[in-house]
Formats: sequence, structure tokens, C-alpha cells
Amino acid sequence: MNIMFMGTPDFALISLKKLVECGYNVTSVVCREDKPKGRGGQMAMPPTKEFAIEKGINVYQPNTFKDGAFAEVLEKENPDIIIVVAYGRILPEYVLNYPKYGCINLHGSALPKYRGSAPIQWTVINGDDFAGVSTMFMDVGLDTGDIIDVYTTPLGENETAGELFDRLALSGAELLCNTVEKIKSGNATRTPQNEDEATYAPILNKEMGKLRFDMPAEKIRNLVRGLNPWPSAYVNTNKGIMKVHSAEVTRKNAGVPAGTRIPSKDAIVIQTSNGQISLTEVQLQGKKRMSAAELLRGHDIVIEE
RNA sequence: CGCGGGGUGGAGCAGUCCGGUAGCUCGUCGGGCUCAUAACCCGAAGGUCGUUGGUUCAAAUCCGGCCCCCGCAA
Repeated sequence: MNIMFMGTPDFALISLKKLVECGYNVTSVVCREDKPKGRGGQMAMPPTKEFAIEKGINVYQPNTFKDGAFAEVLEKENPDIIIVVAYGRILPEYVLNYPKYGCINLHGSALPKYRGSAPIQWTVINGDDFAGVSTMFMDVGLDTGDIIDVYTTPLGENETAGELFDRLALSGAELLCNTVEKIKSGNATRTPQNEDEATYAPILNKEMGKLRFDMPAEKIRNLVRGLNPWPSAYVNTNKGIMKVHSAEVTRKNAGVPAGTRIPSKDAIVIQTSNGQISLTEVQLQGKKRMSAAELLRGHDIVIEE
């Protein structure tokens, strides 16, 4: 079974590696274009491309599918199945319909919950009890295909999106191998998604990370860990933008308006609409990440706006 | 050559523009005080100021090279 693998970031790399390690015949890798990366702005290859080159697997980086030029690649590689993991682009019908076993996708949630580009982060932002990964047969909709396998796992009390990401990348890779094995042996099942239970996990942007204190402390805490490590929660201060890497909830209510700073030398504590939130690990622009206690020794921080 | 901030006792910072005795908030150690606090008071140890060359009577500070850390943008 010839496999074409489509995927770009580290999350995809874990699955790609697993497939190769398990002996599946991955004959081509498709990923996004090289991008300038880091401070110098140097061009860098996606992780999947690096791995593919190392393994001598053909790499394709089309900048569009709309012109139909990718059809030639499909002819040449002749994949029996296309496996898509965090590729970062919508596939048109002529690609979806090409492989005889179809196109399957690994998604970072228990579908039909959290269709879209940021399922893992939204799982944490919403403070869910469970996270999950799913495999499905792709169709023209956005994460609307028939489900093959689902794996769920409890979300850790203090787990960040980044930590969950790493965990689900591994669980997802395993689930994916199981699914591929089922397809290979003709035992894969198709379960249509229940539209009534579908929710959408839109892409994250920076503005979402701006903390407001007129909401319950627990929601703020979930936002902080859900946006960690990217795009990160933040507040504006007299010393510039300050990222908030972690925060804790205290049950106390001081009888002061939401947004009031509570004196403390161990953390930056703020009254919310319900309870107090303690910003414990922070990072001022241009500085290293450090505990709030350390930061407060050298800075008088005033939260603005 | 994408834009920018930074490297100063164990931690976080000021001092650098305008060269002239190493400062602040903590921590540590010793002592005192307190029903109590974001506790407080007294004392002590601890630094070749990232590195390297230069200018100067004199460099953390001015000039050049190098190393390292970080924010933005992508």
C-alpha cells in the first residue's frame, strides 16, 4: 500500500515517524512551503520535510491545489491512500477522490467536537474533562468526514495546551497506525458525525490572549493554559507587554471590584468577578520568563487598561 | 544583512546619555522584636560589572570585535 503523507509541523512529524517505524510504505511527503523562521529570518524546512529528506522520501510543497498541477504528482506517486495530519490547507475534490482507499485525517479532538484548526487549545480553554483524537475519512467539508476511530483521555488539572499537544501527538500517531491497519485489512468502519453535537474550534489569534479580569478566575486560568505556549496570554503593563505563562486560582474574594490588584510579593494577584487569579509565571517583553516573585523584586509592575 | 530589549554579589533590577569610592528590592548567615501584617529593626558575608582589544591619569560607563539570552515580525 503506497502511502502519501501530508503534514507540516511537529505534530505531523510524530505520526509520520510512527508510520515509517511501523513499516508502512510511505513513498511521498507533502508539506507547506519553507518559511523564514527565527530571529535572523532564515528559511527553514518544515519538520516533516527534514525527516523525509533524511529517509530519502520524495517531498512536494505545492503552493496551491487550485491550478490542478498536483494531479501530475498524484499520477507519478500513485498513492493508494493519502494520510493528512496538520497539513494546513484544504484539499480539493480531485485530490480527495484520487486514492483508492481515500484520504484519511488525524484530528486533535474527539469529533464531532472541535472541528477546525485549534481543537487542542480549545479543549483546554474550555476546561473540558476529556481531550481526544480522531481518525476519519475526509470529505469536502471542514473535518466533517465519517469517523473511523476515536481515542479519549482525561485532561490534566493543570495541563497546558502545549503539554496536551505532545501527548495527543503520540496517542494520535498510535491511533492512526491502528486505523491504517484496519483499512489495509478491510476492517475499517465508518460512523457519520452527529451534526447536532458538532462544535467549531476557530484558529487562535493574539488578541484572544489579552486578559480581562471581569470574568471568573477559573476561566482566566483555563485561557492562560490553553494559550500556552502560543500565542500566550498577556497583560499590558507600565513596563510593556507581559506574557502570562501560568496562573493559579485562589478562592478568596476581597470585596473589591474585579480588576483590583491584591498586594502580594509572591505573585501578581488580581480580583476577578469570582475569586482571585494569581499570575505566577510571567515574562516581560525582552526579558526571560520568570516567577512573578522574581520579577517583582526588580520591577514595579502596574497593570494597565 | 527584517525590527527591538538585555548580560552588574545566589535571584530580580538601577547606575551607562554626562567616565571619578558598587547602589536598590530580595535571598543567605548572625542577632533583636512581635497577638498580628505584604511583617518589622540591627549587623555580616558575597561582585575580575558576558568576553576581548582600544581610548584615557582614570572605564560598568566611551569606541571596535566576539559569545550568550529574550520580545516582535514571519
